[in-house]
Amino acid sequence: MAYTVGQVARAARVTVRTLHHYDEIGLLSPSGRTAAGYRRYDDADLERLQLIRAYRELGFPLEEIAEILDDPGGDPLPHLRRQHELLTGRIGKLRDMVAAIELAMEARKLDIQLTPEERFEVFGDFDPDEHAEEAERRWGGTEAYRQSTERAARYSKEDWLRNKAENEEWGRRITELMASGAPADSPEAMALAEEHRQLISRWFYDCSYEVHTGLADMYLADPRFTAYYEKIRPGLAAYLNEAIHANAISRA
Amino acid sequence: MAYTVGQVARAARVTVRTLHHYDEIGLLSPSGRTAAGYRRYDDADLERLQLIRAYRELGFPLEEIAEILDDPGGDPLPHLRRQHELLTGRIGKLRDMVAAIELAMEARKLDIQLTPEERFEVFGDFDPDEHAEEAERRWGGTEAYRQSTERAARYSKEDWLRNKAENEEWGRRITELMASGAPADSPEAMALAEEHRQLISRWFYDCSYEVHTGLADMYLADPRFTAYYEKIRPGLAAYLNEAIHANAISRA
DNA sequence: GCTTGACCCTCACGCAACGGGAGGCGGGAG
DNA sequence: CTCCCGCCTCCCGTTGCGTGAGGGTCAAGC
Repeated sequence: MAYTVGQVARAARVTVRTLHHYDEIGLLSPSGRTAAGYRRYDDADLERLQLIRAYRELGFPLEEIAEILDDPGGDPLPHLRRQHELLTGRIGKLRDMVAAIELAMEARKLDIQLTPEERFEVFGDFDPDEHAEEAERRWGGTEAYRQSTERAARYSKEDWLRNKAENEEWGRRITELMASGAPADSPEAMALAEEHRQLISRWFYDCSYEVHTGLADMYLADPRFTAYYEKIRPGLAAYLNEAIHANAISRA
Repeated sequence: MAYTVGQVARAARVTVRTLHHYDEIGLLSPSGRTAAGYRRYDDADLERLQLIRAYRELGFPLEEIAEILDDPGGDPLPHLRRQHELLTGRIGKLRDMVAAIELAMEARKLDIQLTPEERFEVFGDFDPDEHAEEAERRWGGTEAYRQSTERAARYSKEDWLRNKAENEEWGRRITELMASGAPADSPEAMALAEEHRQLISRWFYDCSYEVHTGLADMYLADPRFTAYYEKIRPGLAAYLNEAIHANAISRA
């Protein structure tokens, strides 16, 4: 069977202009033309259009759809995966926004001033994009990084807020301990180091003692991380570093 | 507090260009400029930007956002509430899309594994470790995959054969029905579509109506899958697709 | 005081994925 | 033979920015 543009358009619930467009870019060219130049679509064309609309509804750009469809017997899996990542990424962003909105509502009720960071993030005070890029460069392709992003994508705003709360609670306790003058290799400090390790394991990735000490060294080596801990309390980065090492040695 | 474009851009995770654009169209003009012409944003600007980004993420066109924000001139709380609702709704939609993609990936896996009869028979003798490794490499990381393998790991060869038998029984019945001339939106066809959904849910992963229609579309979209059904009976893929849609609509 | 390098500025063109109109043939029903 | 609807090909418009080009500004370090 052969169909005109208008018939195809009505059947597939798209406009004629859309079909013209698909023809122009070579995504879907009618199998033939009449003597007068009218486009003639056949059943195979209709089938292809079905595919196109299905992929489009999943959010694929036309160019990528063309790649998928024109690679006969080719594997659409990489494309599907890529799209999957894009979508989960977007979901993550939306969740951050929901959290930010909730925070804004809360602040409104309590008449609290929000810092710009609070306004746009639930997290601490580093730029998450910068952080993601940094993380990618440092740990990209590592198992821990994969785990971390995978889990992060699944967390709800409540999860994030709970995470933040746990983090802050831990921060308060180690600050107190340090202020009390307890040495970094005291049992109490080591216990808090251990808690820190488990916090990471629970929220982000399996954190072995070895990985943990590596992380501890980075807290001293990387000014950005150092600043994070130093801002909580001067000397905390070094204190935590020592406590983590002591803890790791004692468990070995 | 006053901020430069760059600072605002980093905080809100947008590009400087975007802020320039918002300024150009009058959606968000900085509250002031320095002597040198640098844009200066204050806290009120940031608040407005937060609302803008949230509405944008929801798919509102910028012009409409301007109308919404400039109209009441009052309390942002209703905005926040509204956005919260819309955002969570949008997250749901995106999750459906992700589910559909996971299904598409799953469909390929099932197609590859289950279509050839011998492979099905051999499945029980397969080295499970080797198989798991291979599958992990190809499909790792999706929820549907996780569920599917989790259940599959517990299935015995008898289970697989029973699955196969159920599948074939269902296939016989829908072939008969289709041969009888019953329309795809008849109660009988819808009942078989529903059975199909429950078959999937029982054997592989939770299959909601949304996910089911997504799967149905992939039956038409993916040639390999289409071939599977077309081999049972020509036209069955389209028939089943329609029946699944009809069934999903009637249950909504 | 001078040089860097990281910002900032304003044009201004480019992009996807079509929408919509102008101006002009084709074709089948009456 | 006429009508009007449907088809054709340009071709410009839209949205929400990306991405330079080309050039000023500002704080830091020498």
